[in-house]
Amino acid sequence: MNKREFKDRVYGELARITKSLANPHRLEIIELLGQGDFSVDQIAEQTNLPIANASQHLQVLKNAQLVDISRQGNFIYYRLANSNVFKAWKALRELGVERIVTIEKLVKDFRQSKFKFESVTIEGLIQKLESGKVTILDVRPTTEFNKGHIANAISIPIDELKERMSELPKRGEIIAYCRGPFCVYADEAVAVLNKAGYKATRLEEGFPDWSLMGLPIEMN
Amino acid sequence: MNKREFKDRVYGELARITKSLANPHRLEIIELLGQGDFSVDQIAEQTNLPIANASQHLQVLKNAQLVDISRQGNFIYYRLANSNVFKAWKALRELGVERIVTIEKLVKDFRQSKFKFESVTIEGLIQKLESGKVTILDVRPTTEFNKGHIANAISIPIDELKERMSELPKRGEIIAYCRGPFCVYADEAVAVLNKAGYKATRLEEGFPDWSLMGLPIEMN
DNA sequence: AAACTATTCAACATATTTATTGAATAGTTT
DNA sequence: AAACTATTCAATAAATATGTTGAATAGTTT
Repeated sequence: MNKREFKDRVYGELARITKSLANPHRLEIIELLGQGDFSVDQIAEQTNLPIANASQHLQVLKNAQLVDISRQGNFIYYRLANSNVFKAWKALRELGVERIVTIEKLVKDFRQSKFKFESVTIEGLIQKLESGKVTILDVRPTTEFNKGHIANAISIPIDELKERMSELPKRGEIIAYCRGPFCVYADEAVAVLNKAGYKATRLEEGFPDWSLMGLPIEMN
Repeated sequence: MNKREFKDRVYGELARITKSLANPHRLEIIELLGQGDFSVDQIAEQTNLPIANASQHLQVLKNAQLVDISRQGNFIYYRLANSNVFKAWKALRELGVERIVTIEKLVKDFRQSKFKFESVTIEGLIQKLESGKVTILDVRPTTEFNKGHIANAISIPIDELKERMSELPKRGEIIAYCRGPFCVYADEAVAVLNKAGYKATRLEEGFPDWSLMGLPIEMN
């Protein structure tokens, strides 16, 4: 094998793995799987895809060895093969948000049109935690909270927030978070809370980002 | 715009940028541009592509806003738009090397069949630098060395190494580096040096990786 | 202004990717 | 063993990506 042949094969393999990521639905699936494992059913529902279609995209990811599966009862659960997969997605996401003005604008416009408020980054949250009264609120579905969440976070799924709001302390600031920067649950939560007189802000990133940084997490 | 529409557009844009990376030639171009700026001519030559073909791939990268251009005389020089581009490539590269057994095997086999020696990572090099007599050798073409190199490195392009070997100290260890983990110049250098009685090892990563870590660099 | 040069464009053929549909499969539960 | 269920497969049509060729362009140098 000569030099050129070697390079062609290496870059060919790397392009193959990159191609397996290069599809909107598959990126959304990767982001979802950052929360933990999901059945094909659940993935199809969360991403608004026909089941056969979701299954095909999952095959692509499986062939690229980016996801693993395990069976439980009738269901097959998919999960990210390891943290490098999420790291690559995160790098692409950050590249996109920083490079493509359209994306930043989309996110900003969408949030401001419906809600109208600021957000705080993980770094900002850490500072707030050191110096003030902060309640961390996880508004993802309970199953995802149970698979892993920010240490000391309170779980109130977005669907139940209106009824259960009283469980939250009235004084101090509430930081709501969900799956990631493109997840809207936290935005909705902040809107509801602010309207009810709480001081609430959304966390820019999601649980997987927090976890990847080696910050304290809990499971149960 | 509803939630689904918002997501479709965001993930659509992110997939667009990912697709622009998802091609073997374009990945190779990104890696090359990690060394600095190059003309279409030079890029085509380095990647063994017909010029028109290289130009087309560069258009794709430019449309995705991953590269910028500037004109100097008759030539148009392309460069990475910013460090996030290299970061994304690095994340994909590491995902590939770790996930796809084929790649690791390819690299290992190729090196061992032609050469037969160990390599050291950036972390390892830092340790060696603290505790011993180490000469860092940059075997890339002089133009690339001048655009930026590891602090205190000596420049001897691979083509000139055999004649200029005497410029290197006989005692202590020599660490040779080049463009990146898939660049073969450093392998060739180590082979030549070891044969001539030097104690030489290759650096696993390349100059851009070193630079990205914020480690000391020089230009001139 | 003419000649030159590096780069880009346009047009085509081929290969790959994607969504959709309905049928097949593999495993589980009854 | 039969019925059931979640998932996968297969086949098709449409859309997109890629390499190749030769011509066009935009800028520079003479």
